[in-house]
Amino acid sequence: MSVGIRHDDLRKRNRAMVISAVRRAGQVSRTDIAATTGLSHSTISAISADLIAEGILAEAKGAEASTARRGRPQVAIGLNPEAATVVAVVLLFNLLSVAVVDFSGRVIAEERKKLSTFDLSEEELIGECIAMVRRQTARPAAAGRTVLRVVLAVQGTTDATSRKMLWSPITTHEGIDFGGRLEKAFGVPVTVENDCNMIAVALRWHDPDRYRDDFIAILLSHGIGMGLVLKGELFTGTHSSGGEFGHMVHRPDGALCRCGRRGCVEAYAGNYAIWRSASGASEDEAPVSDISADDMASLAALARDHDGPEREAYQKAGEALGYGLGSLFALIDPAPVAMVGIGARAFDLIEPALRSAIAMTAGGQHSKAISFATYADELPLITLGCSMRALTFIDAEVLAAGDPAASRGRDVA
Amino acid sequence: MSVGIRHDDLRKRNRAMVISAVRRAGQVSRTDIAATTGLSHSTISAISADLIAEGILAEAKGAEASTARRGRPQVAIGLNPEAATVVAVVLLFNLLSVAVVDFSGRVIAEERKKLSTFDLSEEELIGECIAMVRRQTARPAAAGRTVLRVVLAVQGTTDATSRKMLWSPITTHEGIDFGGRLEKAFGVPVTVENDCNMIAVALRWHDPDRYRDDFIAILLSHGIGMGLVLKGELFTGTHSSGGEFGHMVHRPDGALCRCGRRGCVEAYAGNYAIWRSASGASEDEAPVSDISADDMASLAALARDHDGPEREAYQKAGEALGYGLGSLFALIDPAPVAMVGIGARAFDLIEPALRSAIAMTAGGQHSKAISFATYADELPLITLGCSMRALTFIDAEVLAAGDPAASRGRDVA
DNA sequence: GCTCTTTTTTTCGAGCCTCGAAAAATATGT
DNA sequence: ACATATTTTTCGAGGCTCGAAAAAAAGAGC
Repeated sequence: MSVGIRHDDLRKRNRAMVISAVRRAGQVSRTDIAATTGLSHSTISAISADLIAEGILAEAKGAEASTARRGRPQVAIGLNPEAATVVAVVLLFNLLSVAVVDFSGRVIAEERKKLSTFDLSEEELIGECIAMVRRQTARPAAAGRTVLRVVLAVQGTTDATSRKMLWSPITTHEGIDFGGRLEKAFGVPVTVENDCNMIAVALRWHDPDRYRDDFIAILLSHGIGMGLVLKGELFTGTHSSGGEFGHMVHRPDGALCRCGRRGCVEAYAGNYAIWRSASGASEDEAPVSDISADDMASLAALARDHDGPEREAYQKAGEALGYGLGSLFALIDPAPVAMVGIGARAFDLIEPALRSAIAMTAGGQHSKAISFATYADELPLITLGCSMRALTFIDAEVLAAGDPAASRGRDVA
Repeated sequence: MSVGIRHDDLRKRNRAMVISAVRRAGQVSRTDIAATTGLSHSTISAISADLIAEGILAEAKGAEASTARRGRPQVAIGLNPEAATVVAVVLLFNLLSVAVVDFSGRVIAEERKKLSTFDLSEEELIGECIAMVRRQTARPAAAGRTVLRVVLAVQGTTDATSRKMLWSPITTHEGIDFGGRLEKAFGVPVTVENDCNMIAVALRWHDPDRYRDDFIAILLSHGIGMGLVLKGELFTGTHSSGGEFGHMVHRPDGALCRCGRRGCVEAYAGNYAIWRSASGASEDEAPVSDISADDMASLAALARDHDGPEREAYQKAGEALGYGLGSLFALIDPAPVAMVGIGARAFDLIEPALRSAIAMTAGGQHSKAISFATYADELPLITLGCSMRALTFIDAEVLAAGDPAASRGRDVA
């Protein structure tokens, strides 16, 4: 059962609330914080004085005299960028990316590199990650900073404790303990997250007006992934990493999916499925392992140019996505959808069939109210999501505790 | 954003925690409460003294000398049955039921009655509910008790604030404001809940070992409903009452559903669908409005007796449920399933096809781990769910506040 | 039957925390 | 300059939880 509230938890929670209010607003006055948190001015004053003394927050000296009003002017408080540093690692198919991020969320060092994930051994995959993190944290811009946390995003499923990558399409190896290995290498907490979940986290920070309490991020790529936020919280399974939207059943006993089963949404809407369908191959044909962005772009161009098998393939994809979303919206309330990744570049080809399919479902009752936005590039979003995940964790767990020892990270370089 | 914790919230929350610990355990000692809540003995002592003084809890005088151990014996604390009274109203197709329940959850007055819901006007439906509640709260057993809350369960969808019944298969009237009307009549808070959600709530209290943090209740009746508990909380939509499992899409453009669309799970697994299929009618044929329990029993008997269209109809139902659950389990982690209602009596006919269908899906990876239990009768569960919903609300909101005025209910008779 | 041991429950003072009111600080308007 | 307006800090009061110690209430041993 949920545990009682100890007296000392009180301060910790309220400190966390203040930090979170500042992170969300960027620059806020104490008065504003008091208003959003519902705490009294005196409490906010005391807490923010502590946080400033500890170097977590800082008063803005830049004093951009906002609206010249009467009375004592508000003093803007912001995050102290040097309070902590985190690292976002993104490991995708044939691509590794690392970003070192300061406490305010600014990227201070970054690298990305192509590699053949499928040909690398488990040790090599781990080694590449560790090496790139060391390389970037050692750069002058990041020198002297101590990293407090590392978040690694991967395609595929992770375990409930966010320590292992259970399965991923980028490699044949299973159950790689990235969390444990990276923690051992760096001496700071490391979590492994699903790429689509990080996209969802990122969207909230990227566009809080549109992506507030309930929304859906769908990654249209070689496979189909989903990140779901419900009631303001990332929706993940209790045991695994969460919603395998791509493997909901579109047509029982239908097209062959990469997962070996039949009729999954992905088996109609994944890049390989669109390619297979456009090339006139049988739905029983085994999926190809990869299709370049250029090839997909050419395919989309053909589909836009004339009515033919290419256009039909995109329509089938739209239909599968529409029925899938319809079934999803039978379970949850309709919400804004973000289409992310290469497939989103061809969303114009997908949308009509998607909309008419969703209109045929119970979930699509208000299908006109469901709005779609597209984001062609997933990597920046995944990186942003990892950074914010790491930072908000530090906000809540490390800095809110107010234990100076805990905020002393390690020099991971 | 979530609001800060005021100092006076502390006591309220911890009081709520103590009450909830006692409700769950039935009879517990202060030491046990301290252990489960994590609060200190002194705090528990102070809080329980208050609660006993306020007549919310009571020391068990019965003193069934548990295990004769050394040391001062534990004093068992339990709920004081007379601390509050609530009413559970269940309005189903052609059936109305009312139960008056004391603070410990015991039913002290009960009535159920057949009526033709489809033929009644909106006013008559509301009137029947009010009349039966008045009748039962006026009975000697419940006399003198003051009711603190009423919870009404209905089939169909409710609004986000649990005040209105938006749509229900039991009547043609839409948007009936049961919440408002009953509150006006009785002068105490009234909420309107979905029947399947109440079944889910009930199962947690009925068998906490099996139905703990994650499980699914599926109502197999004329239609198909679902109640879902994830991470210990009832899963409901932000706007409507929640998971319309029965209207997930099983076969795009498939059999005609009661909702007017095509291919829903319900259009294969609802009573009317099984009946239609068994009678050899076309999938395009409009669903009949009701089938008696006896007729369904005869149908099941025929199906058990020999291989024919009846048996095949149940197989189709199993297949639809299996693929539906497979898609659901793609989104959430596999969890125990409770099959409730008339359809559960024929689960032996449904299960084989259900299991082979679910095994074809991604969600069914560990299909052997998914266990099914059946409950032939839904009404007792719905009533229990309503009672517990009302009582736990009172625990958390009314009694935890410690405001004597708030705990003075109204005599609704 | 008396004392010792063990376990539960209560009591009591210390230490925090938040709050409201008042004071201090720091602007603008006139 | 002085009045006004607004933000921020200060300060004492009241409450809450905690740990330690005391009190209560049994069984165990002789």
